[in-house]
Amino acid sequence: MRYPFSEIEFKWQKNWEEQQVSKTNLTETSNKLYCLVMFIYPSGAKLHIGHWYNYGPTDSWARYKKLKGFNVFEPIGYDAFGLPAENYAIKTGIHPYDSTMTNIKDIREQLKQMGCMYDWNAELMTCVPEYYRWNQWLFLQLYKKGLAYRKNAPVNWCPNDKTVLANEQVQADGTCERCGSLVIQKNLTQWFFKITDYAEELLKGLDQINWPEKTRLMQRNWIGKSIGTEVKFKVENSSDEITVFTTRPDTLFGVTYVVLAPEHPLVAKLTKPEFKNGVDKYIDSVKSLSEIERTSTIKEKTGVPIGANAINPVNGQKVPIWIADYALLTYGTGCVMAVPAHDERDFEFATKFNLPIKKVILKSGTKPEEIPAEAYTEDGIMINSGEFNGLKSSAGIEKVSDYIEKNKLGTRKVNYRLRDWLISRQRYWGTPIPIIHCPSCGEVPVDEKDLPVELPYNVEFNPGGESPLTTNKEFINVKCPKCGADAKRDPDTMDTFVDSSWYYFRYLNPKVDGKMFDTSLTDNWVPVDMYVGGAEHATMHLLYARFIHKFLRDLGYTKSDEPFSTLVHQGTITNQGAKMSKSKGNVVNPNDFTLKLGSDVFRLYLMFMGPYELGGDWSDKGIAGTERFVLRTYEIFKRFPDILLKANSKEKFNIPELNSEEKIVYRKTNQTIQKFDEEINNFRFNTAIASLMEFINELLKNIDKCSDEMKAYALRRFGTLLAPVAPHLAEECLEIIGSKESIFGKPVWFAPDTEALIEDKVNLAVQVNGKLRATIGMPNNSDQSYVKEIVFADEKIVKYIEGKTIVKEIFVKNKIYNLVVK
RNA sequence: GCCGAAGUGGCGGAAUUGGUAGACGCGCUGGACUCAAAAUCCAGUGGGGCUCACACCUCGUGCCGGUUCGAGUCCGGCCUUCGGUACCA
Repeated sequence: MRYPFSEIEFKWQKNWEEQQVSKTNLTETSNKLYCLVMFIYPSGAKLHIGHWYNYGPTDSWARYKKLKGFNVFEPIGYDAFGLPAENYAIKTGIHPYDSTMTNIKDIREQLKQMGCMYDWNAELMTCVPEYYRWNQWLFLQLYKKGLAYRKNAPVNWCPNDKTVLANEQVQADGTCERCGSLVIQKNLTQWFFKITDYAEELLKGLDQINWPEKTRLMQRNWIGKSIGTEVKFKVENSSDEITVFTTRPDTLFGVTYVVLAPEHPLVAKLTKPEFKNGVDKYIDSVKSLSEIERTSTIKEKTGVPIGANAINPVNGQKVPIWIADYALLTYGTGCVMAVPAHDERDFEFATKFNLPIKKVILKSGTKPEEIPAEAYTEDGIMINSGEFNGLKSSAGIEKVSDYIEKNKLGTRKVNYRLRDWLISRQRYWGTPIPIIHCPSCGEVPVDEKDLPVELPYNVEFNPGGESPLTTNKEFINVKCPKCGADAKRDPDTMDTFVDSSWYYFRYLNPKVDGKMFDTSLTDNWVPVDMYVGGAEHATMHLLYARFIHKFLRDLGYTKSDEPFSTLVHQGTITNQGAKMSKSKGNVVNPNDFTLKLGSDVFRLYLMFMGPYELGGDWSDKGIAGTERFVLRTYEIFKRFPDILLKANSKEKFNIPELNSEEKIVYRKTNQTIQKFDEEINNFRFNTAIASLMEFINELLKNIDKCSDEMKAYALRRFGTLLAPVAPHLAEECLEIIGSKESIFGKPVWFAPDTEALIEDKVNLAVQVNGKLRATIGMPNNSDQSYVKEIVFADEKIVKYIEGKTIVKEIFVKNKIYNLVVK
């Protein structure tokens, strides 16, 4: 290959490092731009196509912003704790610390070869005590506010990874987000962060951030706000009450039975002796089902009556109490009022068990006495509802709720689907939870001055269901800080999503000692202006980080409400339709291309493949195209060495004075500046690069007939536009034509000459009855009367309108002339 | 089931507010260079028709309908693929 990429890339990477062009002056904040990619998980797989696809184009965007005059901060780091390193240790015996450090070393080298302008002074990794002690500190702050707490609850357990998982880490099909094994339910005592306290704010904040609509919607659905009313039902011959939650108080008169979740504490108390046998049997049968089986919507609903009756507070009607697995203990009150006529699930259940169906909402166009074939869940007019008859549903919801509250039968309530974040993990390679369990004092938080609780090196990795930390006696056995008695440390570690919930603060000064992060810097630099990463984090990392950010704000550590002002998701690159993964054996190694073609060619190709947000299936078929583009670019610059020094530099040309080739080149140069800027600014890299290809095509055709001034003008601009997307190549090209220093050391960008954007000739489409019949060249901005004359003289058009009546003429300047004829 | 995104040549993909569909690139075909090949350069390239040829005609953006002088773009109804979600009362 005639383009010596390896020398050129080495040369400029060295130059950038020596000149420190990627080091950000953090004290200059008036034009600050914090551009961040999701940090990298240092697994044995090293850098793969997905990383390149995330980092390369984002770096191009950041470089573009830098050339435009922004003070860009672009850091990178390592999400270094986590399961895969530990699983690797179990398999190979290599300690997670050792494998992680080796991987980081390799990955750092690979990242440098990409040629991104990362500020290496800001590099961080989460697996060192200087970092993770602040996870522990954060935990203690949450604990103090009651937002970190321990409870026994049914939780998700991954039998393969031998740890519990948060709700967000279980996929729709009930499998583990990390390893794909089927997750089971266990009752365990675990640590939770009370993210639900922030549910409303997390929901509202979505309106103020510039995120993809899709992602905001996913978070909205995940938070799942629902507005309704809790209603108390008295139990016949009992002092107990059953509280149900409903979003449809207007259907309260239609209740024909009440359902409790099988695990509900009232079940044992309320079950009549003669029903006990059936109820116990039923509860057993429910327990034996997996979560997926149980919550499957396809499965037929099951349930049994418990023999007791509830009393409908609005009409005094006695209705039977059932238990059924479609009532979930974890949502609302765990009790449901069943209105079969107006709820699909209740309808299905009532039909199966022959329970009465009572219509209380009239669908318009139907009669009250008609027997419904299915539940009617929309709005209608209330019937069979006493004093509320005749009200519309929407009004009924309010009126019935008013009535309930006035008569102390219940209260309005907002429920969220969001559950608290389960953060303990029965694994080794993570942040130890800073709690000591004392037989007499209970759970005792580690004193802040005793942080970090260091993760010991020596443990047994595969203790079979127990946390590995229990195998290190020195670690686990401590004295209670309160009473001095023998006590034990909490053996669990934190979910690694805790690490990633605040790392963007730490980047500004990862070496800062004595505090989580340096607020003198973060106050000016956070929020992150541009955050780029995969959409798969929509309801995990991106939700957790927003929560922790708001918590830190409430403690006074940041002034901003949101961590990431603008978010962009790169698409996923698949291979033969499947996600790339080691287990599937379809991972494409970027080195195969970078070693052969250079990093600029590879970066250009990734950007040129298609829309960034879409990703797509991997194919190297078109890479020859970007390779040729790079070659042609390099060669055209080589033809004009030092042209910048030889020619008088001009910033603007007078178009009428130019010859026809110069006109073409001048126009194309400025049109490309305009187009490229617009496209790359919006992450449309594919069309940005296409515009550069068009540009060089015109240059190659016309440059020999241009003056030296025009050559210098066009080539300088071409090199500049090229710089964000092919940084090494562009630096070299600019140097060839006489540039003396790195463009990134001294940023330059050009504004287009607006006069050059206008073509003096345009092709106008002439249509007859909407069909294209001719295209006619016209001076730019010709008016209708002028165009009309030419159109009506055109023989092709005359052919179509001869002998016909012209009904209408439509003229759009510079675009079309449409004749409607009969 | 529900929510969201997407369906355009042989392929990846372009097309402001509705205004010449197929930019740019791959591939392919022909030509130049070469002993030959690769590389490179030049020309052509949506389907069909017609012509010696230039031209011209016609059909074409998942399917069916609609609005409009004009629809890839707007509206209604489907189909397919991919994400998210899963009885949330």
